Amino acid sequence: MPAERTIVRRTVSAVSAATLKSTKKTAQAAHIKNVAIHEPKKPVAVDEDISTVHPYPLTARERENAINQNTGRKITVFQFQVYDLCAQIPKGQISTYKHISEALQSSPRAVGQALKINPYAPLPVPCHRVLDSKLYIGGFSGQWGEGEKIDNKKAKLFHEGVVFDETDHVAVATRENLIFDGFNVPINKKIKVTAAI
DNA sequence: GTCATAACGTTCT
DNA sequence: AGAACGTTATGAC
Repeated sequence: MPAERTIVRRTVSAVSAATLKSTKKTAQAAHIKNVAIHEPKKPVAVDEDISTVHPYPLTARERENAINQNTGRKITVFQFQVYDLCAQIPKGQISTYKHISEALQSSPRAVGQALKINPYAPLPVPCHRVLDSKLYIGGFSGQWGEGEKIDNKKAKLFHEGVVFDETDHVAVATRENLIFDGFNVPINKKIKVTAAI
């Protein structure tokens, strides 16, 4: 039977301010750079709040005029599709930009773009549970790789039992059954018209 | 393993 | 029409 999982408490590394400026290149480059320069830092205060629940419109009528409070713009149909799927990821599990994009027959960049401005974080749309395809910590709230925002993301996940290694990837030994794969995608969102020429 | 580059879908200007 | 993204795949070291 599954023994009690032992999770070693580890501190969340502080931001290296000097490296923040250098993360404005491609995501991949930033990813590699941050892995390479990682070193233990003193702990910083982090926001571990995973209990704030925002009102979430469910009907088409409510969604028609929904405004994203982060951007002041209307929330698009696609963005709601992404948020609907993200909201299905249970506490203690994670998903990836790629998984979500495949479920929606979209692209990982489009998913990332929608999650970046997620107005329903951390609940009911726990975008901190979405990582990149290598299970690297990835980005949060516009930052990528390192920073206070990333520390918050890591802290939330840690609080939910997700363990990262020293390179900010999900610890390999803990990956089994970690990735949520039960997305419920409404039929009308899966339809893709292929032109019969 | 690192690094550059192209391709992806969506959104904003 | 062009640029920007919380991405990913591929190919060349």
